[in-house]
Amino acid sequence: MKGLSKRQSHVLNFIQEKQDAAGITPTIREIAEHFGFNSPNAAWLHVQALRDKGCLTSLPGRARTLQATRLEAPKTASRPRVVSIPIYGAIPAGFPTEGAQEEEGCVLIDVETLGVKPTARTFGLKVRGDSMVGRGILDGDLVVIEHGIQPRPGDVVAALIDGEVTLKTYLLQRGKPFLRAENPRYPNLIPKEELQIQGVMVTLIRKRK
Amino acid sequence: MKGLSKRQSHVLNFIQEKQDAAGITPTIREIAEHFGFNSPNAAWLHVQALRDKGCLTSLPGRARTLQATRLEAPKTASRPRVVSIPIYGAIPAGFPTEGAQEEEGCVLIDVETLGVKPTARTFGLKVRGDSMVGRGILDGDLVVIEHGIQPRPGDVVAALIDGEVTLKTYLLQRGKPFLRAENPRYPNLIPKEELQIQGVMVTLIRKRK
DNA sequence: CTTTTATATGAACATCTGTTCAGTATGAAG
DNA sequence: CTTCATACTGAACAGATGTTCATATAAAAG
Repeated sequence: MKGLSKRQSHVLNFIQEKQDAAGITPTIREIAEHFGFNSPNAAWLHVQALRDKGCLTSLPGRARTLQATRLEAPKTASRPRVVSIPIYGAIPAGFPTEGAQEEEGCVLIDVETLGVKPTARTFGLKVRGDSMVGRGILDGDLVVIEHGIQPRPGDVVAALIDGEVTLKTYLLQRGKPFLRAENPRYPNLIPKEELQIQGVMVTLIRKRK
Repeated sequence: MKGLSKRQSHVLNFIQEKQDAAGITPTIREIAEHFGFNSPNAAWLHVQALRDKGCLTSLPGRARTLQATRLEAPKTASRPRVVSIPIYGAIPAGFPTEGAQEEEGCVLIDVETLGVKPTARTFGLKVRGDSMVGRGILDGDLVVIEHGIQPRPGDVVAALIDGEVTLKTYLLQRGKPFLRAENPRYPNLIPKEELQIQGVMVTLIRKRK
């Protein structure tokens, strides 16, 4: 897919657009018309170049059989490559509140993106508030919290402080655990003996609004 | 979709199968050949009947433009809840460079988190650079780019500018498309005629480092 | 300078393809 | 029996479509 000239990539893009939009591949002349060519041959040469470079396939002599070459192919999973994670209600990334957790459905996540072997206590949480914008965690994001692993300094953790859940950055200062909100408008929290790490954020998932 | 004779429903089924499998609709003669007709007219009559009954659409006189009219029957049972998205090499979120795209594996994503029906051109990209930190997109994040949808102002898009790929915020100013990098250290790009939206970010996935 | 490459024009050909016309056969409905 | 709808054959036309040939221009490479 390398060495495409500007025109060639534009032509390839146009073909793929049409294919995706209407499910109908354009003809050589439709390509020529779209780019303002006065000869179908101009479009044909580009198509031929794309075929030579392996970007396009077509049945010779047949109408509308251009197809952008698809890079395959998911390696068939021997193990279950996807796990179902339950989603609990929103937790505030700002000030901690009572964590009355109700299940709100579940999401399927690739274990590869999860990074860890999921346990029964892996769960997803909807983020509310903007206390973690400094770590690129926005309001509405879904974070996956894994319980069984040890937090490393710099990890984002869901911590239970005085019986309340909050999402912060985990740090160590002189060997003492230390939670920091990544937003100057929120106060830092330095828990003492009551600190209880509920889990470490292993994955973040954001949907288009 | 009532009053279809057995032959007609078979023909409609064949067309839909071909359309789904290869993305290429059969011609009248290919339909005739498949059913063993010795005349293309036999197939044409069935196609015409299906058109009259509203089951098919086509551009008159154009080759391979048959399209089965989609009636929304979301058979939740048979629909796959997870799709495999190919991951291409890193694209810079900072300055645009040549997009030499090599596949780097694939990831399974829940169609629910994807939010849109994935097409063949849905792909994942590893983000490099920090030009989008203002939108909570960090270096190393995986963004899923969907091609077939129209970008809304405020969307993050992968745009092809002068043949080069870059990740920016899509805006409109006086009706003109406008790309903005969410980092003051990077310049704004105001493309003119060369603007080519390659896709819209529909999902973001971040793994624990 | 010459050669090569990318790009485009213009004409032409062979075939593919949708479409139409005319005719045959079967079975159900009236 | 007649009528009508469904199903198919066979031939043919007109336009759509992939493809090729010859030619031209501009830019890059050597």
